[in-house]
Amino acid sequence: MGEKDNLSLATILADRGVRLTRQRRIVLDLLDNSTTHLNATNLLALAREQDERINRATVYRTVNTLKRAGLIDELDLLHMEGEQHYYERRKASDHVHICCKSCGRVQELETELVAQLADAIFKQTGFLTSGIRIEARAKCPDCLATAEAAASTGDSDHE
Amino acid sequence: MGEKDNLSLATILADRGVRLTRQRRIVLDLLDNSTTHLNATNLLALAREQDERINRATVYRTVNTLKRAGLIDELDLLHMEGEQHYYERRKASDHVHICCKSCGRVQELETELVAQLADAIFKQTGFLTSGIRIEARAKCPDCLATAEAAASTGDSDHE
DNA sequence: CTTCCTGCAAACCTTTTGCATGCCT
DNA sequence: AGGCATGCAAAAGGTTTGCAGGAAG
Repeated sequence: MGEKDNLSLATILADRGVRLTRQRRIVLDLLDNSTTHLNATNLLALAREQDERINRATVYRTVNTLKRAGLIDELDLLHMEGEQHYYERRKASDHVHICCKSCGRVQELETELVAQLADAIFKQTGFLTSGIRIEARAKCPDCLATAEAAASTGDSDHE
Repeated sequence: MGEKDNLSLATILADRGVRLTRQRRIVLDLLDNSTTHLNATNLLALAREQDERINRATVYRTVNTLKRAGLIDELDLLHMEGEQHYYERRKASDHVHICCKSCGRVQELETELVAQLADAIFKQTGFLTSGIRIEARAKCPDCLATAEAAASTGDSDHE
């Protein structure tokens, strides 16, 4: 497991006999190379920088293909910026998404606790897990510092 | 922490000086007493059994009030049945939601791993967590048994 | 009596779909 | 050449909002 992590989505799809169009290649590349989590709107905007003509429907259709193929996962990052869904390449193991409720920054964390969780789920409920989505609402170090500074000047730290 | 778990939502809101209308009481009671996870559609339908006149907008507005007050949490149960959001009373500690991808059954699990996760997040990233949403895609024991039976008769177990 | 909530309807936002055309293999 | 993907526009699904009237404190 995980030996294909460095293959591009395009390569993987080609191997599976999926037709690769100009539009799909653009979206796949974006998902391969993005460092942030992209939603459909972002994807469309970025894709249009490369091809003015590309349509919203194509972005959604491509993303759905990838979801069904198990190559990307869908997140909502706790709806901190609206109702859109975010997409990321599926990695070898599930990880935690930590969202700063003050500045919106999203940090990822890999920890063996996730695997332990899957084990505990099976042992305690009999449910066999095939994927876990974990999203934490949090305050990032920077925003914590800011809040502390504000507190020491008498301001209250409202959620 | 947790000493108010047995107070009704209505009581808590009243304590906070929130106006309690007939409509709100109905929605609050439903959220207090439901054993399953309710979405806006369910809530509206159930509320209408008690008061034919109650409107969708009122349900949404009540739910939003509760969300902002931190009294309920919003889930999407991995979008296994559409894009609606589900609501549940916030409990003393976060727990895991396990969704059977075959039959749709949702099981909850409390485990100290969740608190460990929050600790690990803080120690390893400096993000201070105030709530974690965990949703696992899984197969429940019944559906596992069914799949096994099917497999032994030659059927394949397709995701 | 005032404030805030409600119902209604329309708007809004995100995602999906039907259809005619165009492109990949 | 054939089949599948695309663009377009319209529809669908879910949630929010403006406004006039009504109920709660």
